[in-house]
Amino acid sequence: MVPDSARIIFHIDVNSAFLSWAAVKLVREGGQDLRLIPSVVSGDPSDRRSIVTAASIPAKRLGIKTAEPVTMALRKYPQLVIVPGDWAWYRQCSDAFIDICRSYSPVLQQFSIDECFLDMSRRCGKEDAVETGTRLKDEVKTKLGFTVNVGIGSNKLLAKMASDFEKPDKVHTLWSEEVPQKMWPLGVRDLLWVGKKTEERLLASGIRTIGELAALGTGSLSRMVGKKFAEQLHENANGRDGSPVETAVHEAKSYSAERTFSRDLVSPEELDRAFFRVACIVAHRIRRDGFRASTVSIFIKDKDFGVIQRQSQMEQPTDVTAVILNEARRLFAEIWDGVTPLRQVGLGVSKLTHETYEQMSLFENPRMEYYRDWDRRYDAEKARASREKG
DNA sequence: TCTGGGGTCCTAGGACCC
DNA sequence: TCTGGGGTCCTAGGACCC
Repeated sequence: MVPDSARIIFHIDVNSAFLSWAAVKLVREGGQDLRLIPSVVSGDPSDRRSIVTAASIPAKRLGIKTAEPVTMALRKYPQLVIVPGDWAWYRQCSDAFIDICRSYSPVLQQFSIDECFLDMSRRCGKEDAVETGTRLKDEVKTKLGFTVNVGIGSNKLLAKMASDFEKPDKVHTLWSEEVPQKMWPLGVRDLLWVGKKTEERLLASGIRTIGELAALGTGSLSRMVGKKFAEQLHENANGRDGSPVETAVHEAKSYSAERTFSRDLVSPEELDRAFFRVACIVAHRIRRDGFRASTVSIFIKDKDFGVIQRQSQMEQPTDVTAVILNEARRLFAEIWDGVTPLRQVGLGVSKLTHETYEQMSLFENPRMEYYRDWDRRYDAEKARASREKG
């Protein structure tokens, strides 16, 4: 393994991605710049269950946070400008952004729609890393009209931590030797992989900063969070991360879809319709990507966010909507008491294969050909709709 | 105020086999 | 009556990420 001292990793992160991308489009059309005013991207604000997907910096200054209910954001600032999401446009912005990043190094790992890692070890030196990062950031801004943060570090963890420092439109370094000064004073929650629950456990033991976490032996940490996670946290808190920038695009391991209702549902017909819809979506997506799935799982969520899930293995992998739906219905009957109102249901598939081989079954459902034909028509309709849109 | 949607990985217990 | 150890697979649930 290449030692951290010899690696130069960039992490590039689009500032308030969805909000910035929506702003770029609006500005091009002659509208106002959403980034300069309190604004958010969110679902329908009249639906009490809609949440904020992305918030502008002026909105964040008013205390509006990503993932909070939009009704709550409106209470904080009634003049808040709200725009809906536009996935096709986000996809275009993301692709253009990734293309520019890739021109700086082919060793690129896309981490999400708005983030990537670059291994720059053979592309620049430590002395000109900031200059190179600044060039990249400015090129994105000039050509695409939105800003990014570039984090530069000795490994992926440090690069990612660095890109999260002051925003927007900034380049920061976090080299191994800067860890005590720049990372250890931060609160534990700022460390990657430390979420709400882990933070609570650490605080309960008096561990407040990443530095205190780094100094903790793995023995006592294991008792709090489990052995494997403890080892990782210990390494990360000390600024170590040996993971490489993975260029291979790995295939999905599962697909899922879920629906939250605008009011809790008890009607079996309405719930069945919801399962039908999510089954159509999931099955269509695996067919589109050439998969068949062996495992079907469903979950239901009640008003208190209590979740019950069930999964089951099918005898043969399938991509037929009706087969997946049938399995989901069977599982649903096992876990729902028929009276508890549900706020959300979901359906997922996993154990995916590209196998086309199909075992001939003597008991093959005679309606199977009809089901497949139904799916073909569904897919054709989807394809037509997406062509019209794009 | 009242909490979306889509993923990944880990853990712990039970079943089952040798 | 009390009772092994290891391995694998499966399931439900939990935690994290964007």
